[in-house]
Amino acid sequence: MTRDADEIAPLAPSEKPTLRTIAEMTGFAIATVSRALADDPRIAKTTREKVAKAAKSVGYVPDRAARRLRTGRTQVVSLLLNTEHEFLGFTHEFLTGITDALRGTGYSVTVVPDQVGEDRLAPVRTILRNNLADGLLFTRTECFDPRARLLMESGFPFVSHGRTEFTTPHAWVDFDNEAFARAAVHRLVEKGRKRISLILPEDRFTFAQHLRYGFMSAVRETGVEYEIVTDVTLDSSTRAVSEALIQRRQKPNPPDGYICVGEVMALVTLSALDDTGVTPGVEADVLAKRASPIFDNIRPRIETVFEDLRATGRAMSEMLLRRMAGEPPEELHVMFKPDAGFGDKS
Amino acid sequence: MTRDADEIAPLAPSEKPTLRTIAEMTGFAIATVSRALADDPRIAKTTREKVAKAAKSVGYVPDRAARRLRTGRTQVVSLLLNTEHEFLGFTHEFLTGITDALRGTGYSVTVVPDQVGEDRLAPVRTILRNNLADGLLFTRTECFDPRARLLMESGFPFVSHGRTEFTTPHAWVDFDNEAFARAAVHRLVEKGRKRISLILPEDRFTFAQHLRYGFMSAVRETGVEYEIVTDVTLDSSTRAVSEALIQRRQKPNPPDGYICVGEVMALVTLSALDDTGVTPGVEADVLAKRASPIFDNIRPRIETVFEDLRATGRAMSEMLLRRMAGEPPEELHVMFKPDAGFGDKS
DNA sequence: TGGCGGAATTAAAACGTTATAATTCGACAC
DNA sequence: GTGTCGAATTATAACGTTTTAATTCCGCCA
Repeated sequence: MTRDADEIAPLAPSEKPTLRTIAEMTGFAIATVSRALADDPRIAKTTREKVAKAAKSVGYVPDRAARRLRTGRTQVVSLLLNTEHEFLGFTHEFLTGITDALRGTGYSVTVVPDQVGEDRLAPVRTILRNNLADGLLFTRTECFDPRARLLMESGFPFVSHGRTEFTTPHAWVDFDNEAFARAAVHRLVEKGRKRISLILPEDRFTFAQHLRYGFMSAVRETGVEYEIVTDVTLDSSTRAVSEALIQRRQKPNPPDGYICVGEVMALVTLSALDDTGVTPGVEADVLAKRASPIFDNIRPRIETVFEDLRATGRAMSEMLLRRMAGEPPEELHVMFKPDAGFGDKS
Repeated sequence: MTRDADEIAPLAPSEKPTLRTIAEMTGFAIATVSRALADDPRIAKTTREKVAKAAKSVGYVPDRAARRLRTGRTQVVSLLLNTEHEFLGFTHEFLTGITDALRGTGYSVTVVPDQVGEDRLAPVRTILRNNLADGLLFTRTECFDPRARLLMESGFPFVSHGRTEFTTPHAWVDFDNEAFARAAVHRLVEKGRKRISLILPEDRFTFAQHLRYGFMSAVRETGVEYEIVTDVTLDSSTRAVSEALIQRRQKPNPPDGYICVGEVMALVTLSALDDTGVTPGVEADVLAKRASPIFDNIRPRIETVFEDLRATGRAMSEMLLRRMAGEPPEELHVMFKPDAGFGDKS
C-alpha cells in the first residue's frame, strides 16, 4: 500500500477506526501516525496535518486499554467514598465538581467505597498495587491520615479534602473551619447569647482541631460561657446526638447558642430544641455551616455559612491534574474562606 | 526453564507478578497458567491446583488493561449522573448501593455526568463508541427515553431506574409511585382533608404518569377535591415552587392536603406554609416520599413513605451483572412497594 | 510395527498502543 | 566519488492477556 499524490483515501471503516486505519488511509506507517497525532515535532508539519485530518474524518479516538497497557497510565482518577457518613448532598455536589473539572481531560472518575469495618487502607492499597488509577481524591482527612502517609510514601498523586499535620507537604483543599467557628461565636455573642455549645468531629480529624481552636480563641476573646459536647460527635447517630442535646436542656444553665458543623447537625439541633419547647430565634440561636442550597427552606430560618462543595471538588480535581502532570505538591493548596459573614440568603 | 519435581520455585518477584511470573515459578507455559487460573477443565486438576497456589503465593492479580485489550470487556459499569437536579442525598445512597452490590465482582464504577444543556445522549454515545463500559445505569427515566432506545438498539446492557413505555423489554428497577400517590390521597382523606394538591414531575418522565394515575384514581374513589399544580414541576427551582405555593394560598379555596414527591418538595412546601401562617398538622397536612433517614428531624413532623435508594442501587447493579452475563432482560424487573403505610418512624 | 485418538500442554498470534532503534534519502563537505 | 550528517520515516519490540491451532506423548487396537 503506497501513498500516491496528496489525497486521503476515503476507505470507509466498517469497524472502530484505529491507528492502522489511518495509516492505511494516508499511506504512512502506524508509528508515524502515532507520532503525528502526538504532534511530535520530528514529524513533518504537512504530515501531521494530513494525519490529523484523516483522524478527524473517521472520528478516531485512541483505545484506552491499549494505551493504558503500553504506558501504564490509566487515565482514571479515583474518589474514595465514605459510605457510612453523609452530609446532606455532599457526595452529589462534590462529584459534580469533580466531573466538572475533569471534563475534556480524558480522565474518568471511579468511585471506590471504603469497606465498612475493614481496614480503611485496603482500597488505597488495591489501587496502588493493581494500578487502578493515576490519582486519588479523598475526604475526612485526619491529622495523621494513614491514607495520606501511604500515598506520600508511594509518591502517588493525591489531593485531600482537609489538611494533615505531617511535615511532608501534600496537596490539599480545605475550608477555613477555624474562621467559621470564630465567626460563629462572635455572631452569637453579637446576638446576645450567653452560653455557646459546640459539637465537634472526632478528635482524629484535623478539622476538629481547627474548629476547636477557632472556637476557643473566640470564646476567650469574648469571655462568653461555652461548652463542648463530650459524649457525642459529628459522626454519632442523629438519635444519639438528639438525646444528648435534649438531656442537656433538662439540666441547669443550658446553652442558648448552638454552632452546627453541617446540615445534619443543624436539623437535629433544631428538632431537639423544638422537642424541648425552645423556639430558635427567641430563647436560643442556631448557626450552621451548610453545603446544600435547599437549606433556605428550613423553618425556622437560621443563619448559615455556605461551604461550596462543588467548587471544592473542582479545585481538588484541578490540583490533582497538576500533580499527575508532575508538579510538586508544595504550592498546591487552596483554602476556602467562609463568606463575608452570617446571614440569611435572600 | 524446565519444571522439576513438584515444588514451586520461590523466585521472589521484584515487580508486579504477571502470568509469566507464575509460568516461570511453576515451569508451565503462560497459556497453561492462563487456562489453569480460568479453571479450564482441559487442564489437569493437579496443574490447576499448583498454579492456583503459586498465584496466591505471589498475590497475582490479572492486569485489567491487558485483559481489556484482549477481550474487549472493560470490567467497568457507568452511572449516568444528573448534575442539575438532586433529591437530598440521592446520589450518595444510590452510589453506596451500587458499589455495595459490585464489591468483589471485579467491576468498578465510573461516574459520567450529563452535559448541561448539551445533547443528553452524548455521554451514552461516547460510552458506546469508545467502549468505555460493559454496562450502564441511569435514573430519571422517560416514557420514550432516548438513552434506553439507543442502548436497546445497540444491544448494550443497562438497567434504568424507572420504566419506559417501549414495547421492547428492558431491565428496570422502580418504585411503585402509583401506589404511593394512591396511599397518600387515602391517608389525607382519612385525616379529614378536603382538597389535595400535587406537584408532578415533567410529563415526559414515566413516573409522572404513574403518580398522576394513582392520584387520579384515588381522588375519584374518594371523591375528594384536588388540584395538580400546572405552572411548576418537581424540577422547577425551589424559589419558583415556593412562589407558586404561596400565591395559591392567597387565592380562595386553597388546598389543605399536600403530597410531596421527594424531600426537597416537602421542605419547600413546609416553608411555604410557614411563610403564609399555616401550621402543618393543624390547618393542613403534608405527606411526602423521602429517601433520606435524617428526615425524621424535620419539624413539624410529617408523615412519610421511605424509598430505599441504597436497596435500589443494589438491585439495579445485581440486575446489570446478570444482563452483562448474557441474561435476557425479559424477567429483570424489580418494583419496590411503599412500606405498609404512612406514619412517623419512631 | 504402524497408526489412531485423546488428554495435556504449548507456540504463536492477536488486541492497539508507544518507544527504541534502525533505515532511507538527499544535501553538503572533503 | 566517498563519507557524514540530519531530517523524515519506519520496522520492530514490547505491554499482559486470551485463544486458536498446533504439538507432544501415551495407551490402545489392528
